Amino acid sequence: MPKETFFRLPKEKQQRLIDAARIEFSKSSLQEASIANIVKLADIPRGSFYQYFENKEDLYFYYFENLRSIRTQDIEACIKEHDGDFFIGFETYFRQLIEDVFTGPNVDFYRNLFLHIDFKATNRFSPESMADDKMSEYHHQKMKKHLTELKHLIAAIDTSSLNVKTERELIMLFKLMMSIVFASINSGYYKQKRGKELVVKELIEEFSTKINWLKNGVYLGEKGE
Amino acid sequence: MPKETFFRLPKEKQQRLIDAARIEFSKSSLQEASIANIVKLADIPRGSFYQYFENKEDLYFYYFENLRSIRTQDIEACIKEHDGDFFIGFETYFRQLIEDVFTGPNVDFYRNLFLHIDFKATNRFSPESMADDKMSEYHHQKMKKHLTELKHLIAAIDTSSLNVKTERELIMLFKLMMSIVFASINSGYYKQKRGKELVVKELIEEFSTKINWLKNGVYLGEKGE
DNA sequence: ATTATATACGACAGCCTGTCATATTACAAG
DNA sequence: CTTGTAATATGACAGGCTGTCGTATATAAT
Repeated sequence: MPKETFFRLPKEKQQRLIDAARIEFSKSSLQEASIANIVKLADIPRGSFYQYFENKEDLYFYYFENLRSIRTQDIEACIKEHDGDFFIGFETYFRQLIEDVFTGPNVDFYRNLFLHIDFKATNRFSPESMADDKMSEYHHQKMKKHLTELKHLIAAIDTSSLNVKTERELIMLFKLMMSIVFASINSGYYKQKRGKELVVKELIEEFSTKINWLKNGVYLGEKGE
Repeated sequence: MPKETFFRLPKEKQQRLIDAARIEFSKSSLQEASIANIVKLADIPRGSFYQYFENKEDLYFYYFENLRSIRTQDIEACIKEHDGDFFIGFETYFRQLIEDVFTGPNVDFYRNLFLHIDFKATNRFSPESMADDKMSEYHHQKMKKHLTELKHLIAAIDTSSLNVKTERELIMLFKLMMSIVFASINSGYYKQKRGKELVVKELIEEFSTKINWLKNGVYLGEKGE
């Protein structure tokens, strides 16, 4: 999280930093990017950077959360839009997400994000637990917020026609779905590039196939419990 | 891939490097680890390191592939063991994998691996495609080998009772399964630690639940096509 | 013995991070 | 308007790390 000082800065200076972040993190992954480059791009002295942010990651996730294309609330909205239908809701969400990720104004940023993000960071999207010891107070708060949002989302799901017995299972199902979403996006970056639209179309089809498996089962024949 | 020189080295010296890799990569993630540390541990001059390996990653993946706990062949064996049953085969595989990862001699290495590996590197387990331009000849070969192994594995699956129409869909299903495996392992690192055995037990149960969803569908009631 | 080839070695250029002492500005209180 | 305090700005710097390169040494072949 940016420090107080950053938010007290004139908007124009803040924007310079955000622009620099976009440029640098579109060109390089979080790992490859350097503060040296960012301060050069934003034309601020190196010392100042550390007055605004803890480190590279701090700026990165601030930038990322400002785009906020992966929001629990968005998923929740999609599910509510379809009367609590978990699967239809998620397909709707996936369609808009994939569109943004592959054809929106931040394609390059997303490319680096999804190719290089590690599993641990995945928890910034769907929090696993609060068990991590070395977590800053800020992160602790963030996690708490995420968990609240998650509970909220969970509550919006109509479970009457789902084979899900407990809330714990429902959360498992949600996380399973999220991992399918991430894997699906990722596979998009490896498709032969005949044009973004085709890739998007193919991804949506494949996602549907997967969701259908999950909905109705991969086994043929009668459903037995 | 290590350079020729490395393989011509006396076994003892090779071992020193492998040991150093284990120590360093158990203490730090690939990202945090440093060659400086490794050469200090192995007691070889820095210059020599570059005579044996391209870089840090080179040693890392050499070490990793020497453990080889995640092998297409292992999965194939498990599936064959159960007469081509994809799901039973995978559950068997998962059980032995999770055991190795959480209680085997390389727990710390695996911890860093699974928490910090990025999605792109995931392709070293289940290759996505050959489309990556900036791929070395070596990697190209590796990918080809992986793909061959994958085809082989795919052929061992009995699809007669699966709702899978094409080979392409079968590969999709396999990859879906792999992403569930990774996500499952990962979630293990966030569980309250009441002891490894309990975590392993819980993970296996959760994996079963997920597989059951995938087998029979999350939707209740009659199965419709 | 001589020469070519493979290996060993550590100094070094170049890059990066996070900090710190110092300079500058903003602002409140007298 | 002046003075003191807190906030902000700034770039030099210590300490690390990577990959390379010139030189030294060993090995083998003739």
